[in-house]
Amino acid sequence: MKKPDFENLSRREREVMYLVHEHGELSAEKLQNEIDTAISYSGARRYLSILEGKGFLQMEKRGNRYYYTPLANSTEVGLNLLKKAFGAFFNGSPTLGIATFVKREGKSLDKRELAYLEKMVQDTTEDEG
Amino acid sequence: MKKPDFENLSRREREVMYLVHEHGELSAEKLQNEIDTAISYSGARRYLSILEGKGFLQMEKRGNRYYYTPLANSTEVGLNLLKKAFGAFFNGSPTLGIATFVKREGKSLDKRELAYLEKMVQDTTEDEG
DNA sequence: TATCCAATGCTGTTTTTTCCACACCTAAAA
DNA sequence: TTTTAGGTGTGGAAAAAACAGCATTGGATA
Repeated sequence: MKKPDFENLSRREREVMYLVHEHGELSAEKLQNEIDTAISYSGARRYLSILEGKGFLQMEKRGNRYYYTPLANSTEVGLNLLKKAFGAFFNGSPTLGIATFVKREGKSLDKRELAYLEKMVQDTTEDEG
Repeated sequence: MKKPDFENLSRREREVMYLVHEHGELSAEKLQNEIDTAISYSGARRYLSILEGKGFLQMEKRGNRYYYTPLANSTEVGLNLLKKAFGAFFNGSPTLGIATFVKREGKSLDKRELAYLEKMVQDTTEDEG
């Protein structure tokens, strides 16, 4: 099983995949509205269709609209991207990457979420014992 | 100032940029060896040159070799990529992304680094007070 | 039936990708 | 000094891929 990533997709295809993951699902119309760089309605439909053909998306009919959802699990794709980011930009050290992020963005993070994260890290540390 | 990312680069260009960041610097020869999908020596030189022309890389001569280094700060690019990953694959929640990562990969992380991270999170939490 | 939407054939344009070939530079060898 | 070898930049050309959107067909629904 190949790990899911978008590196072999074209620029446009990748752009669409990110959006579909971000939104959970997208119709052609919604895609056209959400995408940053303008695309025609026909083009939006086209790309959804291409990605469905390539096995990245699946479609579901609801009413008389089609909604496209990612086939790969978002978490898996996300984790791979994180690993890649740590590998390329943080000297291969996830901890460094995370610490840098927390240091930089910590102020804007939700307090409760931070507490959860803290506990999570503690637990992991202890498990090592 | 535009935030540095590689979204507008072509597939090949982005591939090269990741490698240069990962290695800190690359010569054409090294690039040819390190890159996943085969490229000719001439092609490797070409892409380094293109990226230098676009202002993504700078070159430095050492001996009779040229070494290319990223112009943008790796940390900045990395942080942007992390944000993007959190946005697209973790419901916009950095904390969720990080917690998921730690939960999944924690076992393989360096103990000392984890301790550092824990302290970092604690400090951030306390600052909030 | 009329309308809405999806699929897709088709066509044309633009971008990407590739790498040869040539000119240059520098350092070392002859 | 001249030659040779290893490295570089880049013009150029061709092929492949990506991109875009019109126009038509067809299914479903109101």
